[in-house]
Amino acid sequence: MEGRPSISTENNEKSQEIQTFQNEDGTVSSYFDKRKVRIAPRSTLQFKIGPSFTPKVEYNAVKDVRTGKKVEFEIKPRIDRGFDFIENEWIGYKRNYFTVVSAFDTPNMTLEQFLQGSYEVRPENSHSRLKVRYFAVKLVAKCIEDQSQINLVQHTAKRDKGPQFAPPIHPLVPAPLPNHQMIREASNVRNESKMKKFDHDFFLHRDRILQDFDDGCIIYTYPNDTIKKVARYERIQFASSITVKKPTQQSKHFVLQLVLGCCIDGNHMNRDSNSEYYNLDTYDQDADTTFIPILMKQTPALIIRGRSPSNYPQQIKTLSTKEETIIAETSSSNIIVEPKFCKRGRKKKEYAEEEDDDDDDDEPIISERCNNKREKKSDRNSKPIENPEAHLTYIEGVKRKIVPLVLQSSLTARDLELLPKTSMLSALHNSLEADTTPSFHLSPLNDYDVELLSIQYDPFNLENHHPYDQQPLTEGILLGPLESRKRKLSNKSSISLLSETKLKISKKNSTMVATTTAASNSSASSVSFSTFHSFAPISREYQHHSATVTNNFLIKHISPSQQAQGNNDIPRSTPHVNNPMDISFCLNIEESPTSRQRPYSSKRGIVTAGGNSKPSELLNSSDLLDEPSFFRH
DNA sequence: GGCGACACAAATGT
DNA sequence: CACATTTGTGTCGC
Repeated sequence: MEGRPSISTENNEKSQEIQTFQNEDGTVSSYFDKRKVRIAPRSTLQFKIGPSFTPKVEYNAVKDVRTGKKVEFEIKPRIDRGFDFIENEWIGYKRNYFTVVSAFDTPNMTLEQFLQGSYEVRPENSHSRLKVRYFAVKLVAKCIEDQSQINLVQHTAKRDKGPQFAPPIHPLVPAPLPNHQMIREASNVRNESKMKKFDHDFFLHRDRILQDFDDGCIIYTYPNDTIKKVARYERIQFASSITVKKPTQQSKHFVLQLVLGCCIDGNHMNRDSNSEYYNLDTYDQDADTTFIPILMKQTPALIIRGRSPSNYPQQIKTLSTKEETIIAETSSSNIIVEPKFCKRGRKKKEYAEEEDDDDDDDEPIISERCNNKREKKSDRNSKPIENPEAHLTYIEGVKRKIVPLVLQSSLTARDLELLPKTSMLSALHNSLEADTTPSFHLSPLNDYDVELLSIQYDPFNLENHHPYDQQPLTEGILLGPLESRKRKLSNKSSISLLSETKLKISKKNSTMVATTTAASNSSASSVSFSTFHSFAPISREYQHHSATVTNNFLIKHISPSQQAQGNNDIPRSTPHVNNPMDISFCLNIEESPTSRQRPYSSKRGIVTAGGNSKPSELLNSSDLLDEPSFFRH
């Protein structure tokens, strides 16, 4: 307790591996180390808000033709899956999906005014002002060490059975960013009525707008009638070919960049490698359209863990007999010994249950073995169990979790998960004191002016030092003070459950207010602090419960330098604009902007492309496929 | 040691 | 409640 931002209440070993924080919308973000604990693939614990993005870096200005004034833009990106905050680092897994979502806004203009307007941009390398056809965002990744661009791949829900493609450029109109919860709920919807429920939050249907707009205003020059309000980059992975470690075995550092741009007719690529947005513009040959960057936000350094078994809970094969293989799994202090009946000698997975607070649950529970070969309970008990503590599978934990969730004075993340979603939202809230809000800040800066170097998490005002790699300054990285990273964040605070089961937090119109002091959009290593403040409004009928949650993040920002990367060997993606409702493909063209649409390769529907990339790196996208998979069913 | 491919399985969606 | 889907990850074999 004592006012910690963590809301876990459990004391058992598993729970200590999970740090849970509440999000502003009532959901929680539970960070855990996949080297230590395995959580079921579809667990809601796999959804979590990732690192905040840096303040925007501005590139080209856009002028409102009517007023002649520069238009202000803001982008609101958020990571909703795939990155855990572990011992002062943001950790992702090469094999796992991550999600980045973003909307953009024009703070000084209403949507109507925006749609009614027309806009011009004058790219750095151009002498004339060019008419903006539409605004759009794109997602790119870079390796900090060498500034190289990193290919990203997007899958459909079908994963290997479906196509792979580059995260497309998404044409967008200004809109609020749906909260984390809505992104969760919309992630795998196929049901039509459910789709409709989300439609308004994610799409603007130009053809359904009664209002009439002047000829030539921007709404008419968007490429499709169905225009996205939110870019949802779901099921994204780093290209499988990336190396996540340097030759020295130290981890590389990556950043994700969300770029707002405008698309104009013709090829206006800026090939000046000194351009501050070199490699951020994109020419789409098919549409003969160029994406001109307006502004960008990026994540702090990210660590990506590869496929090495060392990045997963250790397995130790201890015995193999003719009929069965005994495998001991050590996960933290738990040791599970189980026989193996699976074909091919495969080991059954064990999923951690976050907690077990029933006193009578001391009996260890081993999950069923392979599908049709469950052990009898008696057999199970006769197995040599090393750990007297209960070790529940996810499913069994749930089954046994018959806890009155309402009126409970405190609950855990697991409790929250067990609640119906709507209740879960309302379940939160709590008694976190002001000083319990998570606060993030960066380590003392150094002279590395290119990227946001590190983040330190100091929720308890403890001095956590940054465990950054201390090494090769060859890339010019100055690392923060290294120090003990042993300290673990406490997970002892609790959250109280509101007695009102019907309390609901509105899913819509979550507002975010970012206050930046000493913003730094300039070039070299400038630093700023900003407070990120968010509110999740409660739906009207329940506002009196004042369940609005507030999170404050103190962030020390370093503006990314816009110096060039000068790596010619990095493929530049040039997807063409997507049509949200048809099946045109966005192709990722490597240095040769020649080829366009590619058919699926013969194998398993994977799109292949020519050029200098390996098949797995060639990214194509279908807009249709970019939509929730339900559009395809 | 890494990667593509395939497999298993657990929670979610219908 | 049953079946289908989605996605973390175990594993084989190159």
